Amino acid sequence: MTAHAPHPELTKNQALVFGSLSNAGGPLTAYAILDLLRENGFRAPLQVYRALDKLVEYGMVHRLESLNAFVACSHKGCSGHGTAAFAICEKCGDVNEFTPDEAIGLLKSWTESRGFQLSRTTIELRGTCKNCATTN
Amino acid sequence: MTAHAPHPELTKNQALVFGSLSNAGGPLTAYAILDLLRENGFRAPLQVYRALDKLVEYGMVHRLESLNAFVACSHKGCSGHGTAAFAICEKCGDVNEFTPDEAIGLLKSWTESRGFQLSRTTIELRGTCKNCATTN
DNA sequence: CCACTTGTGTAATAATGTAACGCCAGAAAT
DNA sequence: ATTTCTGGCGTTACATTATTACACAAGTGG
Repeated sequence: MTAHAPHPELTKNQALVFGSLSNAGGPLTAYAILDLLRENGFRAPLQVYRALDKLVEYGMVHRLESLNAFVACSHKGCSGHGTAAFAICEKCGDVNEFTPDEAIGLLKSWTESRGFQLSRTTIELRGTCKNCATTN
Repeated sequence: MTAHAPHPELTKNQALVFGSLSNAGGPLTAYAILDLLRENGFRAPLQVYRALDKLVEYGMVHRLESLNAFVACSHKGCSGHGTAAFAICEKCGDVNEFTPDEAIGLLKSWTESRGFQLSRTTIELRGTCKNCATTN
């Protein structure tokens, strides 16, 4: 379950970045966030990346490796939880976060049996969501 | 098991790129491949990316999303197989490909139960391999 | 011959991510 | 209460990764 300690107060920049992501309701690239926050005084990518680093560390934001994008954790007021997986619709861009504990347990036992010390797990499923498949 | 049809003859560029990757015995970025192949007349990234696209399509090469890198499939003379997962050591860079059919089955049933049509699965485990953990 | 497809070569550019610098504010050390 | 340390911040410049656009060549099938 990897419960995190409740994360500290967010700094102004972290709060702005987290706000953008929460508000978007879907994944955003770092540069998309930057553009959204220019009116709030953001000038450079590093301001975004630094905030994202912390937010990911706190478990409030996930990075989607196959999109080079970031998404707010779908758990309201999330203060951390187990490894997440993501189903990503390639038609509409919708992202569905879930927690496949059983599958993760199997992966974890594979690593343990080989003495591999697991630090981070990425599971991303690409395809077409139900809505897009039927709406066609 | 998603058996592929035996892939067609490789073009010259595809063979060169696949050769680099096989020879490397580990992941390479597209630009690393480009540098290796300059002496063979490669001039531009697109030559590498185009070959990689095909090789990935044929199942002979995998893309590691969390590294923005590519690796030859570890199955000798691979002509395709089920979804692969990768254990990536962050100390030594070693990558271990495996096929966690059970875990993938669980993920697949999650998608099926939701009408999500799965097209591609990314599973990447980051951590420290046994050797690096003990050698310390 | 013509249309079509696939692979190719090249140049230019876009998109994503980092390094290096210095500044400032708050904690904490006695 | 100055010093020292830390974390966050702002800025510039740069590095890395990936794509768009255009033109050509060879093969295939009508």
